[in-house]
Amino acid sequence: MTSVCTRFAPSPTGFLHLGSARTALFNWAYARRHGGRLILRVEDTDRERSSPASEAAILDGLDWLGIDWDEGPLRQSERRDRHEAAIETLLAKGRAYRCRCTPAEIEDRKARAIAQGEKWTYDGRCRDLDLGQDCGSHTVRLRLPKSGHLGWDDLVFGESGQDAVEIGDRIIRRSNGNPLYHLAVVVDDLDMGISHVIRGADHHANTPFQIAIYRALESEPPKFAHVPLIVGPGGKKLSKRGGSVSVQEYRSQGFLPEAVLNWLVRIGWSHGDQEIFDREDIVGLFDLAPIHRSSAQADPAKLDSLNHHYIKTLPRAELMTRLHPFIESETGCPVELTPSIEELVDLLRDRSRNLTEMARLARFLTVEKIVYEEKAARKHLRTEIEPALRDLYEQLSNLDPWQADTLEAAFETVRARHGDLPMGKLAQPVRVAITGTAVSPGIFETLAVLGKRRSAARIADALAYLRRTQRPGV
RNA sequence: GCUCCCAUCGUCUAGCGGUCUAGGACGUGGCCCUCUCAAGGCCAAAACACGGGUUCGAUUCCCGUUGGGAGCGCCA
Repeated sequence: MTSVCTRFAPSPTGFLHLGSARTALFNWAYARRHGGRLILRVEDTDRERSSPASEAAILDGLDWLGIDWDEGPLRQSERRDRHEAAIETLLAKGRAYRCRCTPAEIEDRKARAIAQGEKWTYDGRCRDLDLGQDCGSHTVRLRLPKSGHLGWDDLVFGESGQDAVEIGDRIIRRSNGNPLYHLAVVVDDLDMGISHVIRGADHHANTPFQIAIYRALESEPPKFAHVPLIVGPGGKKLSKRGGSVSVQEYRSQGFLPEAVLNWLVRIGWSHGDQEIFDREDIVGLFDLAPIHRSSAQADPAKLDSLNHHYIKTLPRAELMTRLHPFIESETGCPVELTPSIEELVDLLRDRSRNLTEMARLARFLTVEKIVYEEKAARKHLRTEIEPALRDLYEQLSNLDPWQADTLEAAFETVRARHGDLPMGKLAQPVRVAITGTAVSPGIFETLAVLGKRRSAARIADALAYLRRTQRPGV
């Protein structure tokens, strides 16, 4: 068994796309699983569309996901010499030839062939002309055998391939001297000793031509594994319309990399009934054979659920680190993480599907001044509750120690003294008084976390509010 | 249009000829718990695209049909 070497080869023409991220993940997982190497190669030969900023964004996305590589980033643009040398070799050996046909001419002949109901591949007009480099503006075409099959055993799709005649002599060097993508990838993969090419299924149909290049170069092709594309809702192409398409967007929305990774690995791949895969699970269990051959939809609801799972299980210190920026953004100023915030965060884990939501629920603790939600105040801060609330205020003012069980006892006392007031009738007004909303963790825990001084002050504020608004009960 | 690929609940999937009254997860609905919201527990609805074969027996194998996807560049 030769050693495994995979590569992830994105074009730096945007952010890290969800589909690319999964391809990167599969390459990473396969390499790690087999103790192999992962090479990061940036395919930046399209100068028009490529940008350093985009390359940085892709690296940043991989980094966030925890997908690390062993070599690179290598840039395809810096390997131009190697590509040119390969073409010269091919030319010298007669495995490629110069072609003077212009795009217009080709277009013309192609249209004519199709009009006659024929299939078009390059008709070989220049194939045997033996044109030299002084033949004027020309491209270089790969000379394909007249017969024979260009096949391979795909690790996902199984036996695949096409007859050479179906493909025809295709261009490997443009008239401006630039090597074409197919030539460049093959040369790069060869030079870098790639053993397994794991890439999107959109390349499945390109592979026969690349196999032809390997053969012309008298080299053994690597193993290929084409992984089906991720599609959006309705099976349509993934687009911004159907949700987020870049991993950075998920990060800024408060998703954890663990969740995104778990989500991606389960799209088109499975291991029995297992749903939760942490990094170690992936490295220990990943395999190419179970990958499906059909494209799959990415379900945002599943990501929510996974994210919730990881929010519930992440070690506290780790969670705090991830949450911190979200808290500061929600609060609107720098916030120092205190023990009470940490305590609250533990109470919030069951209640938050993402970090944005969690920070919002923690807001009442991190800000000095709360504002009542209109609807909550209207429903729960009514004049009728004033006597009980005042009584509670007095009870709490003298409460010591200030903790959940003593708070509960105080509530019970007040309840009993006001006509066996249902707990909800007392708890909800207090909840609005201290959080401004009708939703929070258990009221005793919430008060405990907020502390005696701030809780009392907020209840006093609510009493003042009650007197001000004079909102009668129903 | 041509070539190739794919097809199990709404979604992701398990299944590799009998164990399938087709399993799990997410989502959805209901009930329980309950100071709110969650979490948790229990229950429910929900799929083998269609038609032919092969076989004693097909979700599983073969062929069509339909539906989806990819490729058909001097893009990557």
